[in-house]
Amino acid sequence: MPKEQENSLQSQAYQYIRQKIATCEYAPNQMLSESQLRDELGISRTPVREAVSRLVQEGLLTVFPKRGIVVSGISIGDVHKIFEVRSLLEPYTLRTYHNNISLEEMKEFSDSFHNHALPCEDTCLQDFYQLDDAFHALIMRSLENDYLQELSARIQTQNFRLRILSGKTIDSRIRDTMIEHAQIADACLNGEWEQAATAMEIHLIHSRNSALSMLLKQSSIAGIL
Amino acid sequence: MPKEQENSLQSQAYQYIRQKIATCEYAPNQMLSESQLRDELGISRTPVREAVSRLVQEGLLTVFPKRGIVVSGISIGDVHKIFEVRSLLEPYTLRTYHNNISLEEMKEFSDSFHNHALPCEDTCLQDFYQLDDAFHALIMRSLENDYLQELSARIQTQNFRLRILSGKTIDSRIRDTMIEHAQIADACLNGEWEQAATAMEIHLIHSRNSALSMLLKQSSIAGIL
DNA sequence: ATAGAACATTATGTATACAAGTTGTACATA
DNA sequence: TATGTACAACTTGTATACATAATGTTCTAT
Repeated sequence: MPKEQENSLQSQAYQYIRQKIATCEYAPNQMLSESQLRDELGISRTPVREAVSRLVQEGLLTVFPKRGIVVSGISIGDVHKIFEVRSLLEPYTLRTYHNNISLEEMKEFSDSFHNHALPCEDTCLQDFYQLDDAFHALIMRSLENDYLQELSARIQTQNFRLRILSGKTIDSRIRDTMIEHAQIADACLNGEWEQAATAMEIHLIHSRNSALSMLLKQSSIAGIL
Repeated sequence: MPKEQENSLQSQAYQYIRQKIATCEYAPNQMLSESQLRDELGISRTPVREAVSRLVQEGLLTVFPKRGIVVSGISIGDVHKIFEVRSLLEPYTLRTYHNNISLEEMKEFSDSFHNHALPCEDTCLQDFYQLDDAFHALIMRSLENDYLQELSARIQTQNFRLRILSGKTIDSRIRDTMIEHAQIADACLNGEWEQAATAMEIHLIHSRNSALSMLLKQSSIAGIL
């Protein structure tokens, strides 16, 4: 029987670089080079190049021949694209694949959204982000179509980067997110899937607007983006 | 100013192999090897490996370490996945991006659908396929979102392969396709975009069912798929 | 001081050498 | 004959050497 191993150096390099990009440790528009990555990972150029090639295809890197490698930026237009895809996929998933969603897990999320206190400081803020991601991931995990699943994974990475670039979320948006998530989760628990999908659509519009305004404020401070 | 060249050996190899897969000259489940591709292309392993890596990511190839490379198959489940994505993207594109669609070109397609005679033999059948592809491509080209555009491109390749594997389309389905295309095109020309989108949804269901039955018949003849 | 050419540096693109695992075959052995 | 073992012939994974192009620097000439 065939087995596809994924502990190769190429795969390790891919995971490593991808993580650095996702967390913006490799910042948008930052220049990289194969030799730098090679030294950092302690391996040869070949697996590094293969990892870079994969990330280029995912849109996270761009290679300029003989010039270098640059981490893809996230612009206002990208925010629209990211949320357009989310708005297409996430309500669709609720409407079409809700039978695959674990109601037990959904119940736990519902409780968290109802009971969660306002985040205090950095640690709590990270908890909030993680809760947010896990909630949407729970829903998207029910998607059975590989093509859409893969697209969703790409978007989740971009969304992760976007949040880091946007800066600290304001408390009011956190509170609203909790409320909107609770509405979605409760609709799911009641089997009101169409209602859940509609609530998701509204939630994503609000999230997008919040991200846009935060990114605009951030970029006006930083000068350019 | 940065320029991304795409005339590299790696890119040529990618185009070449991808074409061979799309036309099923490299048949589904066929085994390949780097050395074979290297000889066939007359280049070294490195650009071949990079091309293969890209195609693995696109789902057209699978590499089994130390064992070889296999061309991805298309199963009944894949047909459902392909048409699920099409059913999600194409009506959405009509509803959302119709302002980007060239009505002049749409008019030409409409005329073709109304006037096109039934295909006679192989050459005419190829014309029909090309017309079909071009029509859907015209619509999908209006999509502005890179993520969705790329997904659509992947799906178009799979659809191309699927048609080859399915065997010769029966005349009645060709006639129906012409009619359904004409309805979509005319609705577009009348600015009835919601109607066009609905007609597209129906058309895709019919196309999927036709593809499924043809593939079933084909696979029952061929034994396995 | 400034402009331009030669050059050193560094980048990726490509080719090749070597490492390591898988598979099938031939052969020895019971 | 059947079976297991050693080995030869593949495969891809990884490292490295070389080719080529872009860039910044330095030195020279005006």
